[in-house]
Amino acid sequence: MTRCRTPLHLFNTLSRSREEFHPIAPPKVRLYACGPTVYGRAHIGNFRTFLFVDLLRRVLRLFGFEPESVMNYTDVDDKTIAAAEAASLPLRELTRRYIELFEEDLQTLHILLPDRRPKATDHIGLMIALIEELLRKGHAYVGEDGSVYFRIGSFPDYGKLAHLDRGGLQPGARIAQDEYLKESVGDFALWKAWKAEDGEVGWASPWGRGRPGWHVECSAMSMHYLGEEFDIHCGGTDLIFPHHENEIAQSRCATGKSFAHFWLHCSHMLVDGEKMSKSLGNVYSVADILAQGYTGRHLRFLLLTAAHYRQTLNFTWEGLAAAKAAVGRIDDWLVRWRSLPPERFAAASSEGEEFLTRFCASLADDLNLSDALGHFFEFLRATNRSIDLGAPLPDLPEIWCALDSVLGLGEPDDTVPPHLQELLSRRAAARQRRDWKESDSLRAAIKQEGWSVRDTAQGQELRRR
RNA sequence: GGCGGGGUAGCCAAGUGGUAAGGCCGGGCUCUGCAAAAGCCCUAUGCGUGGGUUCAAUUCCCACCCCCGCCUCCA
Repeated sequence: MTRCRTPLHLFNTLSRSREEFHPIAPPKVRLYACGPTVYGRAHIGNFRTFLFVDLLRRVLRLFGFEPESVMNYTDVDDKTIAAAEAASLPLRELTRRYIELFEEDLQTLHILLPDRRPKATDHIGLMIALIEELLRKGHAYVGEDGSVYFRIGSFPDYGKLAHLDRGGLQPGARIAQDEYLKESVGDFALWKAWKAEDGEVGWASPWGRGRPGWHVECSAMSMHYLGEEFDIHCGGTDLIFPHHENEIAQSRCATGKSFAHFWLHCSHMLVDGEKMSKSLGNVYSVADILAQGYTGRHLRFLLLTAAHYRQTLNFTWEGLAAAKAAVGRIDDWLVRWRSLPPERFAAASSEGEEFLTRFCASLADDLNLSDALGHFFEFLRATNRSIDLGAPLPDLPEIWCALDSVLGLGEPDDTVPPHLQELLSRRAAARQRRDWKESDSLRAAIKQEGWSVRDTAQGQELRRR
């Protein structure tokens, strides 16, 4: 659905500025997002980033583009190996389980499944080929232990994305002891030689048994599925350095091409003003949110709208309650106009067109959803007013379709359980007799179940609360 | 130390050189048997602090104070 014709502007980390977005081969947009490392349940901070990628894809569609998206699963690294060992499971089995949980959570949050979701372990051959190319061109070298390292000194642009000076890369506390094998501290592993801790995990390579380094998987898979040059590469801000910096170095050195044209990064989240950490006990999963009586739609709305994607978002339960209330208001509006006869929706309405124009203009400004939502709520109030007055309405079904193609809220979950249906009919009977006392006590009973009942000209209406 | 992000009403948040969108919460009114929903009205002479530029600054400049992130494998 192409509803937006304005030029789309996106903030490119490469230039640190907003740029007008033009894909390489319109209307196709080839997009790569760094996916999760599947060693445990993903937390809501992870999902903020995936929600951002989802928003981007949805906006691209609304602007007439045809995004083709790829998101990888990192299913082999120190953490996955350690987790498999701890669970006494084969690596493959452990990662399969967490991928399953992750995809369930995506569904809960109405995140569109990326078109392709390649696993690192299914593409070892591609990675080996890429490493061989880098070796051939002198951008990599084999260490004494059979590990292969990328030589950052061979790539003059190293550090451009992160705005880091190569000379400023000093050995830090986190440098492992085996790092003396490298020519320079900034050099990073393309291939890691097998160690005892790796157990069963390992693949044969020209340099002996081992496994790929982290960065190389994204280079290999993104270029394999999207080409040596593609449109957008995104992920969380933390990935700018070193992950994306290293991806750029590997990919450009291997191919001589420019790799991704746009780099988009989503800022991190805090919980109650503090960084999420296991010790603070503030690392929440989607399941934790659902357990508190919220739905995926509430969390989606909060994570998407509480702050612009390049702004730190502070998660609080109070904020989630506010998001729930806002979603409830949208739902009420939705249910309200949907009950109206079709002739109430005027075919031509400048009101509707004006709203969509504003909505698009906001999104075109680097996905300014807060601003876009401001327009939406003004529109919502205006249409509610029209309904009150019995005035003609814009083509709400069509406008909502465009709107929700971005918001992704979908339908409220208001299927009435049978036992409530029973209370409802008893209440209807009581109301017939004008037995207000009975009517009110039944309303209280229904409220106990987490629903609210309202009396309209058409009879009773139930809403989940 | 280097690089970067931020401080706007009770909470969240957009934004602009010309006098502060929107959401949540709260209050009043209309409607209702009562509610709910909806609508209307109210809720920052003010945008971290102090200077400066300007006819005019929250928006530009300077200084200062706070908060946060990254700087080798964390979305």
